[in-house]
Amino acid sequence: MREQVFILENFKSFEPKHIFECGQCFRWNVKEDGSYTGIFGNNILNVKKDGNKIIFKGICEENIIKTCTEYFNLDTNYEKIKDELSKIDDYLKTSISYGNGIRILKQDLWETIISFIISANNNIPRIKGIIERISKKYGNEIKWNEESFYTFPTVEELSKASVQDLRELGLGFRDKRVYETTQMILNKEIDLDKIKNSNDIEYIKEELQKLPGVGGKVADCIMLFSLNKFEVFPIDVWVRRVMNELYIKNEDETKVDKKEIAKLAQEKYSNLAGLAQQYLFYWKREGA
DNA sequence: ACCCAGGGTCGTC
DNA sequence: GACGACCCTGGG
Repeated sequence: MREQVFILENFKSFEPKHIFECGQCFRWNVKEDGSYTGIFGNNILNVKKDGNKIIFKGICEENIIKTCTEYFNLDTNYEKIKDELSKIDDYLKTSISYGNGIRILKQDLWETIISFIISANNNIPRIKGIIERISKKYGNEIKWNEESFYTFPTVEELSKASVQDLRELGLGFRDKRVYETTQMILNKEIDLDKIKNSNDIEYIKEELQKLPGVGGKVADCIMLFSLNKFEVFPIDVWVRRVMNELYIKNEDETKVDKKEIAKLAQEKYSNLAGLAQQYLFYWKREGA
């Protein structure tokens, strides 16, 4: 595969740091020049913002423009979305100005399922390390500019890992969950194509939660970061914290019922709840 | 050295 | 429906 380049000029709502560090993805790493390099599918890409230009460079299986347009949701109008969300209240307005260049990626369903099973009661640096080790052991090597990258393993490739193998890669108690989920998908007990082709949120969430290690929050993340269901609202410790601070004001945030937060999010943010969640998450986590 | 918390889920009461 | 356990690692 040869290297391709794609340059966007004067494109609004695109900031690599915001996109890659808002917690939706785990395989993008910053370089010294502020650009990010990552691997998705069999594509390796470097994304650099230079003045009014966004430069995509790398090796893609297909046309780089098509690949980037899909992966970065370039056809989605974030200006319009941000305008709409900014009107809701000043908290959201502030969080949006903080993470103004966030875009939700369209990531591979299978990879996103496994990644977020690993995310349970875990921290981002460790999650990234685990996924990298899984890819190095069970994925395939692709070289670009003398550097080696490893694809995330396919279902078949990862199915060769035993529970013990996974434990040795540092998954901890998530080893069994990843193993069983992989087997269920391999055996077509859960049909990922059927999920991809469905528009029924309730059906999708129900199906995803049949997988070991996938509860409500992980299912929401999968739906948001892979299937781009912008109306779902994943509630993790950070979002619980910020929602309590801003609106609920309970003295003990751990006592706040998730249902109360979900209801509030639905009322306030409605069909853009997932995006609101992402701006709030990034704002809170980056130390606002 | 010790303790705590991290993009939660699961089994048990 | 609440409650504690759970692998492991970086940071206080």
